[in-house]
Amino acid sequence: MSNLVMTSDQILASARSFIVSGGYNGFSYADIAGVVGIRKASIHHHFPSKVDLVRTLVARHREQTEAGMAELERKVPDPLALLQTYAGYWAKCIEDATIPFCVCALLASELPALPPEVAVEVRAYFGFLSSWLTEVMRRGAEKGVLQFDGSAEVEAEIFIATVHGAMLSARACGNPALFDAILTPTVRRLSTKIH
Amino acid sequence: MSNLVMTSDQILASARSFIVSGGYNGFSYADIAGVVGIRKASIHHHFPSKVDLVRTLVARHREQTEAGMAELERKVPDPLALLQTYAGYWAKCIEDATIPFCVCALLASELPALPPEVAVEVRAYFGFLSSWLTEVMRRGAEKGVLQFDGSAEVEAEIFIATVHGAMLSARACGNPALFDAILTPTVRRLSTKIH
DNA sequence: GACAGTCAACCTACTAGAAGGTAGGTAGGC
DNA sequence: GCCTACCTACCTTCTAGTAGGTTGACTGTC
Repeated sequence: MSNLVMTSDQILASARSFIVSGGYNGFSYADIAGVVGIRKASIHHHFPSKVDLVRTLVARHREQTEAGMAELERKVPDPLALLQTYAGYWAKCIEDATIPFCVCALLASELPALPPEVAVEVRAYFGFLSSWLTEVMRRGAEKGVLQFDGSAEVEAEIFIATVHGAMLSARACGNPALFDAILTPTVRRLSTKIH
Repeated sequence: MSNLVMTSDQILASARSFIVSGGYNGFSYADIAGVVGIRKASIHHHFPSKVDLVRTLVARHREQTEAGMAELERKVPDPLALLQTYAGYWAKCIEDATIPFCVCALLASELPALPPEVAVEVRAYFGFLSSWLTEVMRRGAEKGVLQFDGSAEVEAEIFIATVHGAMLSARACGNPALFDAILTPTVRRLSTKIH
């Protein structure tokens, strides 16, 4: 509790950074120890096992996302603006390379090989994202600011897929601007405003 | 040359299956040896290093994709039908669980942590996919069977992102049908036919 | 047709290093 | 006296990769 920045938070932060670049099996306790500046064994004091560490990381990421979305909805009530802000958040993270990928999207890609405790948390994140975006779509259609043919559920799933796919393409092409190039027309297409 | 199925092909096939489920660091030579039924050291005879193995795998995957697309274009000249066939191919692979994910999409997600020799091949795959789909979009708009607001390039990138994102969502939600639920309205939206 | 040489495809046995994890100790704060 | 946060030293298991040997099919040569 004495440190300016808690060690366990530093461990989680560097773990996220490693997972975002190479996945669950792409880093070791030794890697984290090197970054945080403590010994390998000390990480076990904070997180007894690697599974504990990553499960905590994903659970916290989901909680922060849920809190962030609730906060966002209070500040930005308009569903269209909400989608723009959400897409803009990721565009910024990718372009300034702070968080160039969603940790849950990366872990989801290797889901069949993930420890079950971690897999459960990753699925929970996707569950939340689906239900939140479905609600945004539903409300947008109701208010007349969003337009789409099918159901709000399907439209939400299309949007989630486009966001995660755009992250992947931006990474694969080594072109951070590609994310925005994909998301901007995607959001515009949902808008009822003349375009 | 004597075997009914060449051992090197079996090695590549099982490596692809392992990568598709857990990524580059999610399998070992011992895992492959167990599946193929030979000893670990014998894999080194066919592929001196893990990098050689995965580079060969990705390069071959790109070559097969290029050949498959060329073949497809001869059999299915209509750009809209082409998109439907492409989406349908993946829908089938995911639903019968033969290839539940694109090996290059998975490797792209861990691109920053990949050996450079493999990374180059993965980027080449995405480069081909972009140029092929851009050409399909361009021809579709020209013929009047596809409609979209922006450029063919951007529309192709949106389509690629949606396909890969849909794979991810289907995996994360443990629901293979989700892929088709996302792709069917996506292709329909591009169609000029009344819907 | 027998013989020797070559080579691909496997094998056993091994290595060094990295993996996650444990045992047990120390320093300092409450 | 106890607890948190760290440490050193160690363990077992797994990692990719190597050395060197065996087998059997194909070769050219006499």
